[in-house]
Amino acid sequence: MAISKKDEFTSEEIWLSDVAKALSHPARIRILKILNEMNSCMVGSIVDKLPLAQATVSQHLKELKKVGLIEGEIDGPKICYCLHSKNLIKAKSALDKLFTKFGCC
Amino acid sequence: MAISKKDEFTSEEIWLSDVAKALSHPARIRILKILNEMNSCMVGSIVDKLPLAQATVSQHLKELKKVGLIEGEIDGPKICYCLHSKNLIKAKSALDKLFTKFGCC
DNA sequence: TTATATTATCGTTTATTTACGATAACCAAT
DNA sequence: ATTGGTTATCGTAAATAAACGATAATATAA
Repeated sequence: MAISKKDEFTSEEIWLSDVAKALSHPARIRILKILNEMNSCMVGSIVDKLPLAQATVSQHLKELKKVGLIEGEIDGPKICYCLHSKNLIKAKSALDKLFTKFGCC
Repeated sequence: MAISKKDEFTSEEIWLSDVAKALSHPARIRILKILNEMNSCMVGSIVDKLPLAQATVSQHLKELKKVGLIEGEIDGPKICYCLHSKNLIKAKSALDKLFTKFGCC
């Protein structure tokens, strides 16, 4: 993309855009919903519920984890992914704050 | 990206992910803030406030317009961009609805 | 109608994203 | 130690995104 100009913006703007990027694929939105609805949250179950290969799902999970919207803890040979409540609240607040700036919302 | 699997998801999920994608660059978040603060909203003024070339800003505006977060109306030789309140409300609601699903928010 | 100002689009380059198969790494049993 | 189940990573291909200069398109003013 040529040279990125991202560092010309505030860290708040960058963080918010990173959160938005994490939400910018329907599979990742679906994954968040799945994690919310399931008690069991191992990767295999998520893969079964998505029309994507295991490697692809793993990549999506990695991106959600990167911005902190989910976390994974080791559970024997499996890995249990869950929503990261604290960061979800933080993200929601930041989005609220942005939209509230706009008179309309 | 190989063949896209986006159409395997609901239209709600796709729309939400499109809105998120529109917000997934700090320049576009900044543009929304600028449009909210300025009464005059011609492209030139926006370009002056960003560390990006005119062509690049025009591209970002196009993407924001594509998902309906802003709209542009012709004003003589200029074009006046403004926030699209109705769609911003819709976007905020959809995001709220998503986060509210999660017990934490 | 010719110039001036404003914005969009074109063409191009580089980077990132999406998607997958194949393989590696990991852990718990046997 | 070896096997079996689980997940991450590697390598790769194709698509999209980001950025810009140059140019086209548009509309007003002269």
